[in-house]
Amino acid sequence: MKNNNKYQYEYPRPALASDCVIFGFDGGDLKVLLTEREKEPFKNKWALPGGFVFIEETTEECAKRILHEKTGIKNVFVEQLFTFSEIDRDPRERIVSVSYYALVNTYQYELIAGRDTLKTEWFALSDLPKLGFDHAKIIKMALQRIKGKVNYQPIGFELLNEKFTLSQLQQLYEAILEVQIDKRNFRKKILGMALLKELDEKEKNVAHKAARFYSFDKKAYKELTQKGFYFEL
Amino acid sequence: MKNNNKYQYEYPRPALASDCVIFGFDGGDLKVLLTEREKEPFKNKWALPGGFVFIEETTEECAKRILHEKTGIKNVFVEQLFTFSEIDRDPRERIVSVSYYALVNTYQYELIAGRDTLKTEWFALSDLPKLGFDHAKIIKMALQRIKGKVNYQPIGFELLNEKFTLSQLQQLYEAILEVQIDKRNFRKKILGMALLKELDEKEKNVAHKAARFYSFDKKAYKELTQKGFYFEL
DNA sequence: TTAATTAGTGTTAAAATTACACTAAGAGTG
DNA sequence: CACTCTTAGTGTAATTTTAACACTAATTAA
Repeated sequence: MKNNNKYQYEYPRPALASDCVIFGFDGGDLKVLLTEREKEPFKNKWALPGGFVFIEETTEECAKRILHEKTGIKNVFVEQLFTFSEIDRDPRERIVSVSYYALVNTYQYELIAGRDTLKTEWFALSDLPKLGFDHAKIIKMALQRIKGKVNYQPIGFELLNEKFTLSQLQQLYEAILEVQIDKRNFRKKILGMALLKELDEKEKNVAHKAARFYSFDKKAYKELTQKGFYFEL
Repeated sequence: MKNNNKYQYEYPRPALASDCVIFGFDGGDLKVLLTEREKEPFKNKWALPGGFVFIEETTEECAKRILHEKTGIKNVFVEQLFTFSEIDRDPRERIVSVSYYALVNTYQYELIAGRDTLKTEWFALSDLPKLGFDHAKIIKMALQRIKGKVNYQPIGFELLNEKFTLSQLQQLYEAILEVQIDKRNFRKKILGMALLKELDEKEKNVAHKAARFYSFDKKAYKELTQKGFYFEL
């Protein structure tokens, strides 16, 4: 490595990487996106999509790039989760990982097995394979994070289709929070926030009363937020 | 840098550093600990205590070490805040900083101006000097974080003396949250959680009714937490 | 002795949360 | 076509939580 900068510090540097915890929802379980590794270490083992940070990209840009390269998913809004820096977290050498998470709709993306990747698949959180590195720990923390966040931010809408029924939204909240929610109270609360647009459309071909579709009203949310409104479930 | 590991990746690496946002409380304002830099860049300017991560320490260990080396403060529990990785955040070269924050009692520590440091001082948040790097942004985020956290974790007790009065605790919450709180409702709520030990001791030499001292009951908190209790202000 | 200052204490009204059960609509079946 | 199955959709009352509010007690200083 070049060292011609008079300020540059002299110590050996940890390598820097980013890992992505991508949550998806398919109506039932909450899922997480994993890739089967093509190379050592942990060759043929499942792991989070992740890779090294280039010198001219931010860690967030890196996370998005890697996600795209390895799984085909792009244009997702990721948020920083945590930076993991335990000395031995990677068997090769010292690697510090800045992790990110995102919530997406499983149906909206076509998965590919990209660079250094044998397979890319959704796994239910209740049925994860054994993971390489400290990735089980990272997923655990990401899950904790969204469980907390869901209460005071309207996340979760990203995991559904543009149009969704209130029951689907409730199922999502139940999946994330791992609790049962009362249908009437839930609807009262959500509709009371005036963040949903009621659409004229209804479900079709369902063997029961068709549910009305709603969509998330981003504009209303923005306006309310500017007026000091706080989302709270 | 040595490169004899067959797995080691080939790209140039960002340097890795840690910065510390240390909040203190002296009964009035909420304060933050700053150091005046002895060296370029930002020589003679104020900045957060920070420095480079050694290859054999975690970023958290680094933060604690740097804090001790530069300010004399040690034995504080820091929590990770965020990792800043904008390309140009340091004028020297690409440096990624993992930032940490902590809450301490200003009276409990004697400040020194340690390595590469001309002065170490507490600054009221309402009266910060111009800061080097992106440190103003880091402080802003740290403040946001503790404002959120204070509502669901009994942090803040760290900023007071072991023994404190309920009025002092209230003032602290008012300083962090920047709101006025009703005295009776505050006392009702805090005492209702049974996390405070009522001591026999009272204030002395105050020109008004002497207030009772309380201390935080860590044991009770631990036990309650294990029973599923959630602190909530 | 008086003035100044902060500690300490309860009640009531309003708002938010919780618990709870029936009718409506659509598709499938015999 | 009537019956069954399934999920959508709806309101009320009891309970709990929150918010608003004012006086007496204790101590020092003047």
